[in-house]
Amino acid sequence: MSRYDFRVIEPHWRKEWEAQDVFRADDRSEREKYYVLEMFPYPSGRIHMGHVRNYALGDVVARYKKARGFNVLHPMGWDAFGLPAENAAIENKRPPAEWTRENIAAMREQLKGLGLSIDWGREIATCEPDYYKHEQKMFLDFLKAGLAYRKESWVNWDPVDQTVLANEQVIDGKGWRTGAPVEKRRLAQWNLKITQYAESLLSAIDDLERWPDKVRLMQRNWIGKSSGARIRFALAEREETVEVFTTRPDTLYGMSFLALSPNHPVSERLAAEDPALADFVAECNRMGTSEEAVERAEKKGYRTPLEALHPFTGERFAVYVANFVLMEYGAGAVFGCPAHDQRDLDFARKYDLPVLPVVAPEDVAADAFSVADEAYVGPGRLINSDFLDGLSVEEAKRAVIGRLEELGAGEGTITYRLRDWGVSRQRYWGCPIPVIHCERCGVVAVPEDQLPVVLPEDVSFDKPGNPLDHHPTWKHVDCPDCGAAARRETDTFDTFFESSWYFARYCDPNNEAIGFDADKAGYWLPVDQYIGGVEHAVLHLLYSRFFTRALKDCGYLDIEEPFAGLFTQGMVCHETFRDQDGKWLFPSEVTRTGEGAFRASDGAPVEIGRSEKMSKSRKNVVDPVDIVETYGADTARLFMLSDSPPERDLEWTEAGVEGAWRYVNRIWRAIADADEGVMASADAPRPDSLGEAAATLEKLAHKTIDGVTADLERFHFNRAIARIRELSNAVLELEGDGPDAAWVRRFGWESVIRLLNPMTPHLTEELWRRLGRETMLVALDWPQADPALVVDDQVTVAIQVNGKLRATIDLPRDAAKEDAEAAALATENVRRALDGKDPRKVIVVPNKIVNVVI
RNA sequence: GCGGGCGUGGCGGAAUUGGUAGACGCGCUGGACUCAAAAUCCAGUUCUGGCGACAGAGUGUCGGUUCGAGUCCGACCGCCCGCACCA
Repeated sequence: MSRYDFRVIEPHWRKEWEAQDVFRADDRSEREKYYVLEMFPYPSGRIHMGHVRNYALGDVVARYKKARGFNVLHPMGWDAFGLPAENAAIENKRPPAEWTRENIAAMREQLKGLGLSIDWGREIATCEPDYYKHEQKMFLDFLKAGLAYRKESWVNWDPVDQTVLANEQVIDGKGWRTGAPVEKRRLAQWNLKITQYAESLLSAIDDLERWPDKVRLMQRNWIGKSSGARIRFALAEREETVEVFTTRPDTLYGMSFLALSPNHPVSERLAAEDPALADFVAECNRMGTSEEAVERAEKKGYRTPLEALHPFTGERFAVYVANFVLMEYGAGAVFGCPAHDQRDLDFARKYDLPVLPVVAPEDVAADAFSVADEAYVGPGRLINSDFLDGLSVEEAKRAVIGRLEELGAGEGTITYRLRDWGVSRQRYWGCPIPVIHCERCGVVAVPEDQLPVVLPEDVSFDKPGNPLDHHPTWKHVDCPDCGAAARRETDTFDTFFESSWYFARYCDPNNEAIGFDADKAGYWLPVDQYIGGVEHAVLHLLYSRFFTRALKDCGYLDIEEPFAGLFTQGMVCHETFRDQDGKWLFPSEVTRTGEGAFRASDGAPVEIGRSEKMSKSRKNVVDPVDIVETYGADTARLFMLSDSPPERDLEWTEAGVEGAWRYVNRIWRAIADADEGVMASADAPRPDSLGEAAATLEKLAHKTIDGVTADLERFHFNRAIARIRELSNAVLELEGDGPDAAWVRRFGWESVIRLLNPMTPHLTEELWRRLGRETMLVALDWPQADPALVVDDQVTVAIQVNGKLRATIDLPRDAAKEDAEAAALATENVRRALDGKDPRKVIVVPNKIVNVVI
């Protein structure tokens, strides 16, 4: 009894594929193009199970599409800039570039060991000047187009990574990588004008039909469109106005105060002359932005000497600086209408401000309506509101906006939650921002003929902070305009900058002159199927959509959406283990028996915790390299794809891998060890007639081809594998060694092999060869089901009495309703239930069911 | 608080448009082979009752629509995810 010897077979076929360059994507082809892309990895040095899942999924798509005749582009590269390299440099005294390049080499080998159908000729690494020089050019073009600008503003500061974070990189008030509470700092930063595309990014979501609804919704919410009004309030005894944004202009007569953000220019100016206010502002800026901090924080205000005038009545209202007003949203100031906004109500109660209801529910009399502890936010009719009285909320909004516009005191407007993308990072291991600061000329773009601005590799991490700042020579340059001594920008780009256009670089990866040729990008883009984790829903996936639009406006591209199809895979999880002291244990340190789990080294009992996403901190990780060495790549791939639907979390279990391994060997033995004569020869023609069992199996094979094809199209890989297993079980159960059995046995196995090829490419390639086939499977077209053999001419029909199953009968396909009814009424169980009476009604669903209603 | 998703055997999960619930696999039980074990093979495995044929119950809970509901509708319970002082 032989075993699938993956140690020999898998490297052999990888070498064959490489020798024949079968995965090279052709920039010019008669065939229709298909671009499959998985999110590229950060080169940490070792692949993890999440990578294996991601790339196994993508590889199934790529191999399947190739077999379907598409000209497939399936590239791989490295998202190579980022902080882990700097941290490693500090810990191990290794230059980040060296560390990163070694990691890339190691991970490339590990990935290659999975047998992925990658066109390695297109490999890219974002940390190399031949990659990032093009994005420096793009940045200069953005600058010219007004899509990039420098601005001093309050930013999110990660105290651990010592850098600024974009809004999207702050999760629950904490840094997305470090988990450290984010602080506020005021810094001059480069920003990209993503807000210019807010409407386009929002409305185009409707057309992203092959994206998960969940991601589309997350992006919609993130962009956060709201319509309302801008209102300018004049200040009493001042030649000045304060602008606010509101979604409820209808409640303007219910106003009782005006509140400014602590960072509002007016607040800052007042604070400059009022130490108490300055203290209040400072306190607000210290406040955390995490959920708990926000929840706990009391609504606090500081009464200023200013008074705001109501635009319609001229009435005077107190102006506060309030800790709950965000400078970043709307106009950085609000008018408070306590009766119809809970937060305003809390504030008004605290500072004893008037609460005047101006909207009453339809069924409540205007004079009987009041607001106590709960603001009324429902629909209704306007009251206490002069010319608005009696109008509905929507009518009143329109009326107020109309009046504001007449008076020149405001207008209807739309506001987005989305903020511009701050791309400056105070870190070394990133793409240098190609600008120079000159005392005399200000900010000067590096002339294009001086690109790339190369990141120096001879840097020291001895001092804290950014090594580019400490480098002896790098930052000192002459101003390109006036020639005076000047200083390079030492901030680098956010690493999401690199990943915002890498999918385009793959279309033309070796172009030295430009980032990519427009024709080549025009041919390959958009990506037909993109695959990755959902964690990038509003990060990378939003930035890339923006970048594509910006590149289009700068003449690089002719499309707006980079990813036509998106699939978000689930996480790879594993049980967690802890010893008696509560310390985490690796799965490899634990032995499981029927009784429970024990530490392998000393047999001490181990507590089994719930299954969670594999993470180093909980040690619930299984190294894919170990799995590949023990079971081979195909077994690992098969298990990844077998049980769980790809969009759901997958529970990695040793038993599951064993199951996949058993299956691999079962088909291995059935084919590689098949006795002489049991299997027809490769060129044996189909016998003119097949016995009943052989004919049934032949049909099952065609049905399986049909079903698996449909499953692969819909990402139902687990179902596809279940179908293939059903077919292989049926082939194994086929008895007899006559010519028809021998022929159909071969046909069955060949079908299994061809359908399984995208999942287990090495195994099937070898078995195909052993079945006497000369052409490599990778070069073979996808099998076709014969439509005539997909349908049965006998069908099993369920017989129900009052909706309950009582029998099943076999009938010819598409039998007449009368015949089906007669056959049903003739069955023993139906006759017994009827007891001589006539049924009230009989429902016949052709080929499916007969329901006898008594 | 707002928005979204999901609840099916001991477990992962199947189940076009409402039409035989539990495919496929894991685990478990029994058996064969073996001195023994592993591997492999065979049989069984939703629950309850019965030797059995069979009968009853069953897709989170309660109710509804329907000849027929895992699937549709309403209310509730539980879990998961996203956003969150957004004016």
